[in-house]
Amino acid sequence: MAAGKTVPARAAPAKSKRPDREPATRLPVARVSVDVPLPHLDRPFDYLVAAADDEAAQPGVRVKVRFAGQLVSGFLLERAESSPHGGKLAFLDKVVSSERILDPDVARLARAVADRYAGNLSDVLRLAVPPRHARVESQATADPERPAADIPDPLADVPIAPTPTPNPADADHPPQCAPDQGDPGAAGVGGPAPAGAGGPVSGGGGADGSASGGVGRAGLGSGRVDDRDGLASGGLGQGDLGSVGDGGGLDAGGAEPVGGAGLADGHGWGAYRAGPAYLRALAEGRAVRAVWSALPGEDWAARIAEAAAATVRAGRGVVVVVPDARDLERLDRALTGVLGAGRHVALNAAAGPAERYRRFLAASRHRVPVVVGTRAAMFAPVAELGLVVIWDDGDDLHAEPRAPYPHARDVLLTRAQLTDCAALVAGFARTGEGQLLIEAGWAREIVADRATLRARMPAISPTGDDPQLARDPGAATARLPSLAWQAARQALQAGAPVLVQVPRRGYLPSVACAECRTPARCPHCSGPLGLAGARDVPTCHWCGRAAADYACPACGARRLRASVTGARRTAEELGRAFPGVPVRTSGRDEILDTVGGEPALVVATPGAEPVAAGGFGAVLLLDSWALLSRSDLRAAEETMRRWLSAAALARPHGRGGRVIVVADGSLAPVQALLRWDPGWFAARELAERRELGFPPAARMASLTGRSEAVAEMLDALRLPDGAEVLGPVPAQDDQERMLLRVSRSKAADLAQALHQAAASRSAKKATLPVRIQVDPADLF
DNA sequence: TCAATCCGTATC
DNA sequence: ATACGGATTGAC
Repeated sequence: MAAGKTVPARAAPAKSKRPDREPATRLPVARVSVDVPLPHLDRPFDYLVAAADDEAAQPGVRVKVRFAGQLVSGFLLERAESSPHGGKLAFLDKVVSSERILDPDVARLARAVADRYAGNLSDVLRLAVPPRHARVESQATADPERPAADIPDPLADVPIAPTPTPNPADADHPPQCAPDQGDPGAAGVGGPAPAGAGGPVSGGGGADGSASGGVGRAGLGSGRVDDRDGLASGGLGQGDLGSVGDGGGLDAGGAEPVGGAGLADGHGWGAYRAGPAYLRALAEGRAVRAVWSALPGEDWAARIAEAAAATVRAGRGVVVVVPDARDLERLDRALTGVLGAGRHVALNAAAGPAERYRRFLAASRHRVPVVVGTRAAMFAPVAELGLVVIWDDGDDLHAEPRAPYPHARDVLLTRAQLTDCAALVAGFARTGEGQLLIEAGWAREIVADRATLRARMPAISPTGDDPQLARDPGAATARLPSLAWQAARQALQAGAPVLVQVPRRGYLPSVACAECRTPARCPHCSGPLGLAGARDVPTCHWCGRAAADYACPACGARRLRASVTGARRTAEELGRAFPGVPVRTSGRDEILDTVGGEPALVVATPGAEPVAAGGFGAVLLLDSWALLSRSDLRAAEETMRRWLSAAALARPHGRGGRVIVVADGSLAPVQALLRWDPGWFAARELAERRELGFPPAARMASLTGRSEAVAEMLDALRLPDGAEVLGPVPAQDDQERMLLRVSRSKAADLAQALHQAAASRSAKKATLPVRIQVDPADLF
């Protein structure tokens, strides 16, 4: 009966829009990720492929489909013989372009990232694949790939450094302990929860093959490098590295020695224990993972370029992510130097949409083996990925501000995990996360020994216990601690530039006398006073001392008002202190990349410090207040990172380089700076966070929204055992913020529960938004 | 008994 | 969002 009705109903009226399309004979089903932001629709949907679309409808192409009556765009994830879907399948509306812009590995990565961050695949894909630019796409940039073999081996002539460090219990650490316990892990493709049967692109087994256009290697079909078990899974084993050594690397024979300083005498990677061995392992295409603490003065971009070149020589691809455009330019130059032109592309926001898409296409079409960029590049497709690198992983620019707020370090490590490739987490400082990778055995550290370090370090001293003021008769306005003043003067007299790191404007305003506007100065060190926190006790931004009974030295008034002392003001004052010396500033508005080697005062905010030709003669660190603003969990780590990054620009003390940090020498971060021991500091920091249950020792997530919405969300949330609920506390715009905390072993469970709760809310058409952030960038 | 309408739910 | 199915309602 019913059938009798439906059949004529379908056949009769002129409702059919398009004349009957025939499904493709082979693999007629297309599994599609549709671009809808609703969590309860975060799974692939199946469509029929019309015979006419058969050829174009390959995995990775953009498609348009009718979804709930609307025409929406999506990505074709895979082709299948049949669909588990009970009902009728609609046809793909059209294949937008035959460009396979979504790499199967990237699709897999995106799913894993979505799962980790309790987000939607479609949100991650929006971050991973830039908007299409049809004109660029049609311009066939037929730029043939050059062979990989013409890249010189920077290590060709280097004897392998002995690696005496004992090999701590090298028990096979399950890989998934590193980026995240319980994350996609060993099972490989599938991934938890809503990924659908067998993972979104699992069918593309053959897809691996597509990557090998010219850089393919035999016997690595599935991208695994398991031939040396201990290493692939256990990370960089010291003992193993030693043995890798001179045993005639694969193609090392054919490589030419690189010009200039040999590595054996403590230059380049040769300056680090395990450095040459790491590079050699990369050149052999092995999945070695390391956390690298760069030496002061290190030309980090050159080192990364060398690591990239070694990987490329093994016929494999590289992705490098740096915090900002300036770092990117530096790396870009270094890569051009090592690889030659046309072997890499730089992806950054600065380039317009067309240029950005052009470069992305170059990577996507495997025209280049190396992709570098700011965080958007973390998803860049490359053929046969062999190495991922992140520089300065503590920089908050690595945190993506769009949902689901993934962090570049975690994305890259997940990537290394999924494709079983090498990883390098690098910086002058070491984050708690980096330390955790080491302690968990997922990565090994690459550090220099103390002797090398001592030779490269500037002399570093604190002034916190030196309250004596500079009293230079010629510069009455100069108000620097005497040690800082002396160091600056000596450096200038010796003909060198001086770097002064000052607080970024707009963080904590300093204060001035409410009556006469005289800036309020610390009675001890003359640093700027600030009104941090709720208390009204003004506190010094430099030395941290509280000035409880402050009275204005000019007019005697006791009331203070907020004012802003930024880099410019400091620059003016310093200019007066050192007459005749040029003063330059580098900050948010105008950033200097480099300065010359002649005497000058360079006032810079953190992150904007230029590199000086020959290094700075002195570096003055005046922003120790950041330490004391207890607002953020990472305050100490961040301070350490800023100090090391600035201090790294000083000359070695053998050439007169000095660093003065205006802070109390007994504070742990100051101690770590004085000894240049980021590893010690990170271990201490991590231990403390373990004790307090802070990330990365535990996994946290935040829920932000109107209080009804947060309550509703919490109601729908089936938290894993042992989860803690903290808050809610008031947040901006009459919103509330609630924190959730679980052990690392429950991290994946928490993310899944959050996604599920969001799904049930969105299925019920809940309108009030709740922002879900796993590992929120800012805590407290 | 049928059509109009409402509501909930799936969206291929 | 929009479309559809099933339930509900109301008029014949």
